[in-house]
Amino acid sequence: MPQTVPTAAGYSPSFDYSTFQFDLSLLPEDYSPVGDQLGLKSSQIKQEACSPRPGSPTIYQSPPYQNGDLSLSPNYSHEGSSPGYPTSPYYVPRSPQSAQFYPISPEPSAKQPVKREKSLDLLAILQESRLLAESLGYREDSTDCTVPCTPPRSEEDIYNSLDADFLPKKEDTGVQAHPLLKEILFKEEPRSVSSNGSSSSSSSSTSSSTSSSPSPSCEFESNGSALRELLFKGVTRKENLGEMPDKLSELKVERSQEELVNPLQKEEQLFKDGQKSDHQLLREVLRDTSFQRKYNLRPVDLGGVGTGYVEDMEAGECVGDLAREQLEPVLSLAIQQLQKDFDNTCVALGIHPEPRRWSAADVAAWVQWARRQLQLPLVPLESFNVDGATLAALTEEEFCQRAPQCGSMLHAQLEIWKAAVEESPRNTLAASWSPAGVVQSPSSAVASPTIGNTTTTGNLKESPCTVDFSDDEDEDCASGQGASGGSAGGGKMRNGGSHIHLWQFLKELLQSPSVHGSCIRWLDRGKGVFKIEDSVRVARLWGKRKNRPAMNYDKLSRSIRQYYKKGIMKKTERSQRLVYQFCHPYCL
DNA sequence: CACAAGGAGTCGT
DNA sequence: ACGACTCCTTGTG
Repeated sequence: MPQTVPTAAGYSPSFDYSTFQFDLSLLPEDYSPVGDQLGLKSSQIKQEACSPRPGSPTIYQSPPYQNGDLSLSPNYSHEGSSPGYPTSPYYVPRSPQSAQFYPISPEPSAKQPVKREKSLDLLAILQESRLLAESLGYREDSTDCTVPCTPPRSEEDIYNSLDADFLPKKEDTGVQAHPLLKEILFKEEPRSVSSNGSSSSSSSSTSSSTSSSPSPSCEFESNGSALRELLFKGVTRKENLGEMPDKLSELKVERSQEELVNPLQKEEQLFKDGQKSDHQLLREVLRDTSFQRKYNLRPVDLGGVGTGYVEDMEAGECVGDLAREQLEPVLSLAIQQLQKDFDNTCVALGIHPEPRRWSAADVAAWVQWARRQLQLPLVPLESFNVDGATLAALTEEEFCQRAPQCGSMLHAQLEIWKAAVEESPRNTLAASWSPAGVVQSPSSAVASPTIGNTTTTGNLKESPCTVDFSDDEDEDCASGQGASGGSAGGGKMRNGGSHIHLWQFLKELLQSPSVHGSCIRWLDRGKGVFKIEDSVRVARLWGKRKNRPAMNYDKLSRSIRQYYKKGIMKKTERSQRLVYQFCHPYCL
């Protein structure tokens, strides 16, 4: 099994499409919510969690969701208008794999109404993925240390693959690149059609279609229904779908004007008058419905509860097979990418994928990670001095009590995390993870990052070995530590640690400043900036570890530079000799 | 001269 | 297939 080190944004050469399968288990029906109060349902959170990674940070504008900016790629022009089909909730074309969970679009030949089949909230999934990626540290500000758990290579592959599959290649010129996925993930669709699938809705097309300014909420409102409830819970919760159009029109006109002025203010205004503004993260995730029409994703009536059920759909509303074929890989990519994101975050943080198995230290690590990724205000860590089981059982209100400023965000993030992890049968990391952080899988590809776990967790799980090995024995000790994951788990690394990654090895050295401080040291631990003081010696140590007597700094630095493309390291803001910088979360 | 940067081939897993 | 190693050229300070 190949070594699976997350790669950086935008450089990946290839993506293995063949591995994708639509993971139905990601869309469970029996999810037991934690803190499910008004509006936000855990099942929806789960669906949202199964979402793709959004844009490459250097290419796409990611709205700073934290401050409520709803701008979603305003410069990206919409093209193509799919044949009219009902809008509103979210329809996913049926496929052999996914049919049981998707509202079935009856084939012309089979004119039987489909009743109460569970639908997949595509919009939620795709949108959530974008913000989730940001929450995972993926920002367009590529100069910052923001390449996280997410393997950017895969992300880029998604884009490349999508382009290759669905659209002619375009020049990779900033926002012009990867139009399709961008369209799916970011662009708002100004027009919408009525929910009964028979005719286009004129009410929703006027304000937004004529404006290039971002107005995702308009589109959202025009689609109404469950998402509306989700995002504006309490405001429209009692509205059923049939009542929507009028109120939506009013709201839309009023809001669209505000949006032209200041989306942020509009957002705030919408939620004032006593309306809760919690679930901010998820709300912002669920704004864009543009891809529905573009890819023949027919919304379905989610019903008054907004659970994604469809009732009595009429025959003849089938979606083209081509659209299905196109959507499937998109969703598969999205889900797989998200799963990979979480896996990699677990690796980087050195925590078990399953939150309920977290120790108090794991919880602290996760909270710190979430705070950083979500750019949350100060989180009182002492309020979260609980184990994972306790944390997972906390309701949103309890989160808010413990962290008044950002409890809701943290709670939402944890819900997403839990949904993604728990519902992923392919989560081999969770399956193979041991409490000591030792991956028991014989696969070196899994075991390798585990080394990073113990090292990256640093003070949380630091092995005595890391602070205690001498110069010439350090490789042995370090390799032993790497192999054992900092515990007595015995060597999991084959060949006496030869499988260790260079970046892991460097972090090992960096974690023993008393021993190796003379040859490599942190310049800015928080940012992951370090300096190689003695290139010859570091290269020698590395060559010793890898049993490469001919290793020198030239080769070592070449390997380090390879990490630029993989998103493990990056060039420092100001180029300095022998100074490198880990990308987040590798610097943790 | 040391180092950065990156292309390209090779090798081991 | 992938990560790492190796060799190479070019450029910079």
